[in-house]
Amino acid sequence: MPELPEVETTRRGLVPALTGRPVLAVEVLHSRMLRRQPDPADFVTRLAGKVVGRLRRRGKFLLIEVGEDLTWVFHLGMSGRMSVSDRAAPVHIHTRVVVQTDACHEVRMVDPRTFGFTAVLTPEELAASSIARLGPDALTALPPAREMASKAAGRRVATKTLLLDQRYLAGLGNIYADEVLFQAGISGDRPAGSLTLVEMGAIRSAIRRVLADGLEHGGTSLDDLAYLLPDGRAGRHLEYLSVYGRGGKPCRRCGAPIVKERINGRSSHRCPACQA
DNA sequence: AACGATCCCTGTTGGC
DNA sequence: TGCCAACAGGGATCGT
Repeated sequence: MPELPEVETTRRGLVPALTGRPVLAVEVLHSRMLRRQPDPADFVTRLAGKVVGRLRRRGKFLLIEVGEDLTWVFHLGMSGRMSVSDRAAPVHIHTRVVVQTDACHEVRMVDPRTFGFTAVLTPEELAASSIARLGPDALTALPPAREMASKAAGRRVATKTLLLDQRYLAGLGNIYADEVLFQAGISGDRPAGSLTLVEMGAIRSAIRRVLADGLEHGGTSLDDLAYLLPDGRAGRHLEYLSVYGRGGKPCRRCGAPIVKERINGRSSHRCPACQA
């Protein structure tokens, strides 16, 4: 699942293939990818001939500057990934968008389950989109614990649900939220408003550590269907996960069986002994 | 306003 | 062994 470490790894892998290059051609193989484009007909015409500027990221959104003031948005959803491929290389069956910026290479968006999307937005469209309502980036703009706690005050929603709320904090998904809560020693079903400042500090520290570790390993690749780096390699973080996907297995810290449960419809994993 | 439920998708998994 | 229901989940939207 592409979460912040996977999207940041993807961003870094795309920089050499895209930055400063002209958009020679764009091909949309699945129109569902354009469902967040206010007028889908704008997508290709806005990109044609434009030069790609900086590649930015906010939470799980990849934001690419194109032309004078347009923003090319990518979200990888649940099963999306980007690849930098030789144009002669076989095209994966689930390729949805192809971008040619070079005589012999192209950038491909592959997304079997099509939860991902892309769009080219004007400043006004960007300001009106959910991207403008994202919370601070969990990697580059993590607020002080006091601020995180004040925004959680009075909230009865589960702590995990709040961590997954991209308006509260942008970047955590189901895997890293479970890992953060384990590292912090807190059960995800605790009402967010019940956390003490010390506990919120532990969550904040855990976010920094978990995201840094995930990024260092190039993200988490779960299986063949999931995320891969733009060069086709798998992320190496899977074997470092403490709880996610480890239901019934012994806790790496204390040996107690990891519990798998549901929190607001999301599969969740925790150690009943290490987390309170 | 806050919160939970539902929907969109399709490859994989697990039970019978 | 083969079939099929259940499952996975980010974000938008809707109902309470």
